[in-house]
Amino acid sequence: MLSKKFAYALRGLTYIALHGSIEKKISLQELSDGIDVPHFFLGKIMQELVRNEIVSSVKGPGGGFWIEDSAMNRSAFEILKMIDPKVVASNCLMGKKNCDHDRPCPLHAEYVACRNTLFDSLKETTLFNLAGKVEAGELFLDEKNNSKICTL
Amino acid sequence: MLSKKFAYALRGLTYIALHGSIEKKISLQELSDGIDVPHFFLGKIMQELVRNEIVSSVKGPGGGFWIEDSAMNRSAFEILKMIDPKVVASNCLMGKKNCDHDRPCPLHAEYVACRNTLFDSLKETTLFNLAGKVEAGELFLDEKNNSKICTL
DNA sequence: TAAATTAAAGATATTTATGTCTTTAATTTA
DNA sequence: TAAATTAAAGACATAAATATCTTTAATTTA
Repeated sequence: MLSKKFAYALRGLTYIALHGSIEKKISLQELSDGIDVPHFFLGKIMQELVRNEIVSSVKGPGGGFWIEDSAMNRSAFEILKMIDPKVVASNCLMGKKNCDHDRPCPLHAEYVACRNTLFDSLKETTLFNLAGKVEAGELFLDEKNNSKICTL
Repeated sequence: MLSKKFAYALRGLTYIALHGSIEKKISLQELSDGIDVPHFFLGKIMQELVRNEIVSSVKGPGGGFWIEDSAMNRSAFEILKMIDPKVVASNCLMGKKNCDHDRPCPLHAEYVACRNTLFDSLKETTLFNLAGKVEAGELFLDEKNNSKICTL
């Protein structure tokens, strides 16, 4: 796991992408229950995603969160940079100050290769993809029941 | 970076592997100066490595740390498991409780592939390798000077 | 043996990440 | 318009990681 913030953000976004829409907004209550994440902490994360226009929200009765179609193609990598910029920045396993191709630490090549592979995957994975994979039924977000139907 | 502890451990071990021996023990003072890491924090990390028999030490004047030949083939992965077991254990990017091949999260395959690649590299990299790479002169540990000769 | 040196151990402090609670603002509904 | 509902914002609390300091134990040297 890179951080809880990022993990919760991905779970929350997937839930909203899957179950929400402009007609069916997802309240923070439903969301934190649905993905089993601390209510208020998730609230803070959602605020950040709203500020960054990944998620839309309205207050008041019937209010909640949803994702506009235009935001459904934002990538998991964009979310990571937004939520956890330090993780993306810290590019040396050995904590060397300026670790790069020209003056690499002894593990530079291996670590860069690994990170690039992951980051490329995250760049290719959109919110639409995340929801689609869960909907396809082979993938799951939690363990609330044992059925093949994902409770998310 | 996985954690500062692991980063500092790798730097310290590489320094000792490169500059130390039973005849030339490395004091904590020399070590923390040499790799530019907080003295006492590094001390704690070294204690853990000594307890786990990666590093040998003696107290008193002329005392310090060194690595026995038999320990020079311990891998970076062993160090990671020892220093930071949680990092090795936390195997889901989305924080799903039981994320595995049978009930994967939507990013399971990608994340596992990335981690395995890195872990395999770390398993193949011994303390001997780390020192050797630095000694070969293409790789570096710090930026204390600009020469091609690694100050480590 | 006494003094000096060095790592080990333990206590404490600070910072960052994570988690919680309260108040405010926006919106809807009666 | 008043009451209810919900997210936003801000303050606060706790836990984990990182960092520091002090005391103790081992070893060497004079």
